[in-house]
Amino acid sequence: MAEALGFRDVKAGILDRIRGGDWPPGTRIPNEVELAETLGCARATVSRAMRELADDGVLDRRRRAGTWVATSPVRQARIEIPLVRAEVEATGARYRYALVSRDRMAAPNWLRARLGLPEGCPVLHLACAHFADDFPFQYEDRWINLSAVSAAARADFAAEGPNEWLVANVPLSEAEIAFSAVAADAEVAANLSLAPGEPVFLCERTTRLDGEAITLARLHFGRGYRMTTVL
Amino acid sequence: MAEALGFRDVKAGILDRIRGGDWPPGTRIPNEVELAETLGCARATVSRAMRELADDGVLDRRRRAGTWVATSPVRQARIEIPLVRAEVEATGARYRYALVSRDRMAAPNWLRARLGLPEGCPVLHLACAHFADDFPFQYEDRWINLSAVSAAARADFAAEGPNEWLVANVPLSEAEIAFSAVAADAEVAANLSLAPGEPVFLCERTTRLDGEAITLARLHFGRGYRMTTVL
DNA sequence: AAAGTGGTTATGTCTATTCAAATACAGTCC
DNA sequence: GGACTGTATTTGAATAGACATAACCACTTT
Repeated sequence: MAEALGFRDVKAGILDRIRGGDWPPGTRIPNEVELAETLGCARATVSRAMRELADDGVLDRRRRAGTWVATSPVRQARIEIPLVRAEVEATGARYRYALVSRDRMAAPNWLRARLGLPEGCPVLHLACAHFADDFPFQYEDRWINLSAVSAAARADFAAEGPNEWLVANVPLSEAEIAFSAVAADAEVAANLSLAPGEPVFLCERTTRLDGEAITLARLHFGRGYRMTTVL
Repeated sequence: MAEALGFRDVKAGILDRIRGGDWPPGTRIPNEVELAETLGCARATVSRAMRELADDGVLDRRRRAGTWVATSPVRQARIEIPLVRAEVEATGARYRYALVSRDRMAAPNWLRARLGLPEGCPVLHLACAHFADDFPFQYEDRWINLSAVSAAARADFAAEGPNEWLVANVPLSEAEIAFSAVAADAEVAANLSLAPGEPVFLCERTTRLDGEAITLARLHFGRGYRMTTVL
């Protein structure tokens, strides 16, 4: 009969019944044991399928209570945040990187407040341009905390972007990401070939290691950029 | 010694060794059996820990080959996309909804092309305003394919936003989401109390059921909106 | 040398069993 | 009636064992 029913099949079966209208949002669906029996597989298989669907926000589960089809799909989208190089090359364009400026300084107050740095903390400020077939693709405003990553002071970032350098030289860490729309200031406009005031898609990423700020990246994307995902 | 080592502990242990620099990016890490032995737990526990870390983009796994610390870590972020009401109320503000306009028409060409609709396809066009404490929070430009969701023609959307109605009345479906920054046109500016041309954070969501387009939502967010996530 | 073959190995998955944790519900006590 | 408590139920998680699958590798064949 049912040969080797895998957790993917179980997931698909549950989704089919939801999509088909058998189990509208809010429905309480059969428990793990029942489903396992009707489908002819082990409870662990159903459990994994249900757990993953709950992770995706499709199901709501509560112990002792049961499992329901989620009513408010507080759905999570997974967005991929590739390295700029990979993102550009994925479109078939040629990637080019250029260092615009590189300055060592004491952290300005807004940066200290934002990253929680002590007064006079040495930082490296980089401005980088990323091109796709010589069209400006991204303008990167990068700040690196030198008291946390002193090795960065000895890197010149002429050939390699700071992101690639950091990924290769600093161990994995926590990050906070924010997306917003801002108006291009003079500097951003000049580097992205925009008129000042044009809307710019901005990705700000703060990276920490054990709570200590490593770097702040402000990635300004060129005109017409869309960040897309499916779910 | 190590009593009841759970998959969370294993995950934390692996992350610690990565963060601590023991296993820099690119390192091949011990296989499941070895790790299970050294940690004193079952292979399935290590397996789940490693699988979840691979899902998060922290590890790369290949059958027969082994498991490596990912060289480009911050690969994917999960962003939550709640209903507007929940998003507003989470900030402590009072949520208010208002229907700005509601028109039934044949789908315009740009919409037909975008959603793959036949000529003359009936659609419902809604413009909705969402407020947080009477400040404009989001302006929603919504198109609903009436040949797929005919019941929508009988809903007036005066008290309830189309998103909430759709979530409750149309079964789960696939969605495509795109984020971008655009300049406010006259209509958007008026509804968000902005000056025309100001940058607006735009979320466009296309929803399909078995390939048939259900709805297109263009969600324009008010000034200063930031979509944030941690990972 | 090129192409195919089979074995080895690491991950992927399923089963069966057991225990743990959370909690809705009923029943008890004041 | 209202607060507390115990128990049954359901999910959560760990274990051991088995088999499946993909891929690398050495070896054989052509």
